[in-house]
Parts: sequence; C-alpha cells; structure tokens
Amino acid sequence: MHENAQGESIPIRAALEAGDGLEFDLIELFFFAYRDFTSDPDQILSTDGFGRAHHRVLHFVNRMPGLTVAELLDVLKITKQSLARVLKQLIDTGHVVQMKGPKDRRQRELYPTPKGRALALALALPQSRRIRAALQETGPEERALIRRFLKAMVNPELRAQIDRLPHGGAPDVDGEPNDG
Amino acid sequence: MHENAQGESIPIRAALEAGDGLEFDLIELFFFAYRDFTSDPDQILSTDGFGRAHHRVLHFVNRMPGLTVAELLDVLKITKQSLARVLKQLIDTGHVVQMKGPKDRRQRELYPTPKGRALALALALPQSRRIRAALQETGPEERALIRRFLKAMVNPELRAQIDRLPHGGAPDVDGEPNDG
DNA sequence: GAAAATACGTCAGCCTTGTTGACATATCTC
DNA sequence: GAGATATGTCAACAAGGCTGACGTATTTTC
Repeated sequence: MHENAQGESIPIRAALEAGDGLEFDLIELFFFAYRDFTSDPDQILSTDGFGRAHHRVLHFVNRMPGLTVAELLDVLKITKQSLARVLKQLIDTGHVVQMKGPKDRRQRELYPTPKGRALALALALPQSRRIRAALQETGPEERALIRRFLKAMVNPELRAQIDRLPHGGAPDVDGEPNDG
Repeated sequence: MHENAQGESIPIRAALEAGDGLEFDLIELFFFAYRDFTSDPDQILSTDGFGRAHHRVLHFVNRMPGLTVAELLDVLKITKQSLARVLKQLIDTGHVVQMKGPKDRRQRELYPTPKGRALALALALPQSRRIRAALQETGPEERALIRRFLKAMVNPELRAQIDRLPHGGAPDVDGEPNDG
C-alpha cells in the first residue's frame, strides 16, 4: 500500500501540445523573450558589482524622481529590507541621493545623480534597441498594439500605477485620455 | 580632491522620458507583465514546496518528453548543479521519471508521469487564461503578430531551438513552413 | 583492449535577492 | 503627550543561480 494509485510511475511519452485553450507557444516565447531582454543590462551591471535589483531601483528613480521610499516599495512590490540593501549601495556609489521630504520630513525623496542618470540610460539602450528591432519584424505601426497586449497582461489593480508614469515622446499612446 | 568632478552630487529633478529611441514604456510594461505572468504559477507551486525553477523543468519535460539532461540544460541555460537540485525533487515526488537512453545508456531521458503532467497543466492554465484575456484586448486575430514580436525579442541563435518545440493545435502559425 | 572522452551525479561553498520578525528613531497627527 | 507613520537596521533564512572538484558508467578512439 505504499505504492501509489499510479500517477507517479508510468512515463508519458506524448508531448504536451497547444490547443484546448493552452497557450504553450506564447508561454514559452514570453519566457525566452524576457530572459534575453534582461541579459544585456545584466552584463553591464555586473561590471559595477550590481544586479538586476539595482537596475529596477535605478530605473524607477530615474523615471519618477523625488518618489519616496514607500512609493518605490509599492511599485516594486518587495520588502523594505530587500530594497534597503540595494538602495544603500546605489547611494554609497553616488548613483542616487536622498532628500528629506519638504512637507513631511520623515519621508526620503529619491533622486538620480548625473552618474545615476547616465547608468540608467546605458541600461535602457540595449533594451530599447532590442524592442525596436522586434517592432521592425511586426511593422513599427504595431507599437500601440504590443503596448495594449502587454498592459492587458498586467493585473488590473496595477494598471493605474502604470498610467502614472511619464508618457512623453511616443506619439501613439493608447486610447486613454492621458495626454492633454 | 576627494570631491568628485560632480556627477555624484546634484540631484536631477527631471523625469527620464521616452523619446530619442528609448522605449521606457515598453520596458516597464514588459517588466510588470512578466512579473504578473509568473505570479499565478508561483502561487500554485508554493503549496508543493516548489518554485519557479521546478516549473521550468516540469514545463519542458512535458513539452519535450524523452529529452536528455544535456538537452534540458541547453534549453534552460543553467548549470547541471542548479538543475540537479530541482530535478531531484521532481523525481522524488514522482512528477518526473528517468530512463536510460536506449541508444546511449549514459544518457537519462526525462519523462513526465501522469502526476507531473497534471501539475504542468494546472500551471499552464492561469497563464493561458491571462494570455487569452490579453488577446481579447487586442483582438484575437493579432495572436500571430504578438508571437512574431516575442520571437523577435529572443536572441537569434536561440530561435532555432524554439522552432523545435511542438506547434500543434493553434491554427495561425507564423510564416514558417512547419505544419505540413 | 586500453585509454580517452562523454554523460551524468554529487559534494561543498559562494552570491544575489527575496522573505520574516524585531526593534530604534524621527516626525507628524490628534 | 500619546500614538501613528516613515524609515533604517540587525539577524536569520530560503530559493536558485554560480564555480570547482571529483566519482562512475559508458561510449569512442586508437
């Protein structure tokens, strides 16, 4: 009776295939795409002794200068102890500076330095190149469509947060009533 | 002279915005989308004491039954020591079985058990639902386009590997001469 | 048929980045 | 002044990457 009622023993030789509403191909593509998407920045970061976590912090501090620690935690969905580790390093290396909040002096507003801005740009460059190259394959007019798809992949509660990020530059925003 | 030539001190107050070929919005959307995309399986896996690494192994063993350890390492791009840890658990829990290669008996072919197949399906379900919901936003006829975009995000060397995965089911494959 | 190469397993230790829990300090609010 | 809030920090732990080293079975090569 310690033999289980099967299920654990016989090997299945048939490949699991798409169909029946199972999107294996897109699941796999998403996995491979994200892995390669993060590989170029990882390369650059490693020379500074940084990792992917530093990248994220640096990115959002550059995108939303003056955001507080609490706001950053809310964007990244990590604990303050996790954040503290990498944020401290970014501050010590002069990529990010903290300033007491002018209204509430318990808060710490985070700003990039020129050095931090430069690194953020350097990290965004290969990722942007990759995206543009991919859009080349679909036709660049599909940018809005890709954006809509990715946004719809995000949990609804979090989409509001995304809308709060600066939009500037790109001409073809979604249907949202965002840019005046 | 231990003051640096600036760059590390002054806080920048202007937000980094898209434009100049910098695709900040898509970069962020990709990050948020992937995070949420992996969150549903993570939930399920945690009840078995498994993590994301188990998911990947289980997924590809189900998609390519009989693949060898070396082949799996090549797909996942991790070291055999990393793989060993999670693979052992999947075998011990009866989700995966090993069989000596019939031609080369040094090899170990990996197969899912019914139990392993069931878990793989359970993990693919919420991810597939999310993808279908997102395709609803773009119009489901754009599936091929999304696929083309994601594939183009993958490093060229690796795209061949993707083509070797089973395609079945989905009616609108890309231009590739794949389905006879 | 011996020697070398290959496929795999395993031991040991390290790193990054996430987690929880506890506690200190400054500041704001009531 | 009391209590809530924003942040920092210490300590310990877990997952899942990594390197290096070594053992064993099997195949290939000379």
